[in-house]
Amino acid sequence: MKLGRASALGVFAGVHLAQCGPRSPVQGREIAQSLGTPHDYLVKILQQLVKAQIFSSERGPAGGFQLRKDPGEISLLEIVEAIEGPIDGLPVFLETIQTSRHAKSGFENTYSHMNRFARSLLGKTTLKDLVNGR
Amino acid sequence: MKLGRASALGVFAGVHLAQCGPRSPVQGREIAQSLGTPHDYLVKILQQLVKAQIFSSERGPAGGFQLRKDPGEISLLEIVEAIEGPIDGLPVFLETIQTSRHAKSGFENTYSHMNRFARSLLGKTTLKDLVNGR
DNA sequence: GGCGATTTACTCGGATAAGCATTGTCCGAGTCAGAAGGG
DNA sequence: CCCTTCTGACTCGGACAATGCTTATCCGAGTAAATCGCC
Repeated sequence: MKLGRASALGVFAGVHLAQCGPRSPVQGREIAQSLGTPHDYLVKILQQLVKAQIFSSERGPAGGFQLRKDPGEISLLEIVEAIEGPIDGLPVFLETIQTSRHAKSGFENTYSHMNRFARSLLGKTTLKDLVNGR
Repeated sequence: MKLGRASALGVFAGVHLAQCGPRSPVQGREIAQSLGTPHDYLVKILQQLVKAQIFSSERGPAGGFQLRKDPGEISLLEIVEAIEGPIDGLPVFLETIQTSRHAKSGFENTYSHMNRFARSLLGKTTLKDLVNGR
């Protein structure tokens, strides 16, 4: 039941961009400094979000990162799934455990209930919600 | 958003014991064989559940493991928390990330909502539920 | 037959290795803006 | 004044090291039942 540090960094980087508004691009260095996290690592995360079409980036001096959409249109789910991969799958190791059909399907039921709830909750929360503490 | 393999093994071991009914103790070897998992590793998990007062164990020949309570009284939550530790805590790394108070508390809110739901769901599901596929 | 010593089969507990995902670092290449320099 | 070249600052992308958690293995110690042997 946990979310990785990288996901949190992605989310808060998004918050930072949202707070900067639709001004000119924000440099990776500035974001890293603001979050208090190593530059090279953060940039790797930002790049994943660029590839996922959530952020955009510009090169050269005066380059940097920007939100592609309105902060109210970007859900935490998009960000988290762009970084950790899809959330909804059943764990792989289940296939390697032998047990009664009943027990296994019951377990899978409970498991996917949890995931569905998490997905829907993350999908409902946007960057805008976080900026105006909710 | 995931549960470890060890937790699943603990749960299915409990299911196995429940299926055996309140007969004499079941050997670790038998459970491991039934689940198709390495003996030494499984026993380590079983021991954690013994320490958590969920299973009981007897030594010597004809020894083995048993449920301490009725299968209907043992929730998945007990088992999972005995193995992975408490579920409800916020992730530690949050303290190492600098961001606005609003954003952080919003994130924590969403996070603990997910955990509360997972806890309540796991708390409602018992070994008995899994034995009679539900 | 009875009683104690020995064997046996199991759990307990700690130590430790192997695997794997996450986190973090490094460097070369691409790119663009602005500065420098030459005509 | 204009065009070209150079330089610097930044992102991109891949490769790779370090760290930490999960999974798995190993072994000695404790324990209790069953067996064996001796009286």
